[in-house]
Amino acid sequence: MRITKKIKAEQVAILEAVYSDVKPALRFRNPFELLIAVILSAQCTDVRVNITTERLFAKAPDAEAIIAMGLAELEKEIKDCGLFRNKAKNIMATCHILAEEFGGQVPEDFDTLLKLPGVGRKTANVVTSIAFNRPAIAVDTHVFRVSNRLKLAVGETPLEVEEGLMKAIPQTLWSQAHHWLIWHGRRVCKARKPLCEECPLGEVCPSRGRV
DNA sequence: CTCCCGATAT
DNA sequence: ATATCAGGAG
Repeated sequence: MRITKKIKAEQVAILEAVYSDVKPALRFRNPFELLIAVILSAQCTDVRVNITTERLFAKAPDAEAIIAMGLAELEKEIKDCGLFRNKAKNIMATCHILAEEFGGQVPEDFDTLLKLPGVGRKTANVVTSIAFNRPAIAVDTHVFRVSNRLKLAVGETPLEVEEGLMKAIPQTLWSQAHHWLIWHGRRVCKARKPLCEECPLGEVCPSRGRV
């Protein structure tokens, strides 16, 4: 199958129709909680992150409280999420920067977010898009895999896919499209055993049956 | 490129 | 038993 702009537009239309009601899987009450939840979500399921953050934020709901808790205690709190030494160190360093440079608040500027320890392009895009409601497409493992399989956006790096998606999708839909692709990736276009037979995008997917 | 890493799905 | 999970840093 040759992927034309018309087919990409059809893929976007189907995704929008099927996944119009999806919302973020990570639970959070403010930009700070979202930032910490996304840092924790690396190589970890959203279900496990939600269990962890509910306990963590009950004890330490902001940057000052996490600093007061100390690194050893923070490591215990987030251990179940994996990569816990790196994540704890990064979260602690980020909390210090937030407390000392931004009055405990999460900065809205994208490049400022990127400089925070443990915050890469994907996390910065999630915060930009979801917490601050500005157009951005965060490319995580699901978005990367689904975009490449559909050839909606092809690339060997998340940045290449992000740029391709921004061309293929109207800016007003960027933030939603991120969620469409994630949900599609989890429920249907799964990494291990994709459900091509029951995929609503089967007719417009060049990878159908050969993954 | 490698390392970090426990929990979960298959 | 192994692949994968809302990645990022060195």
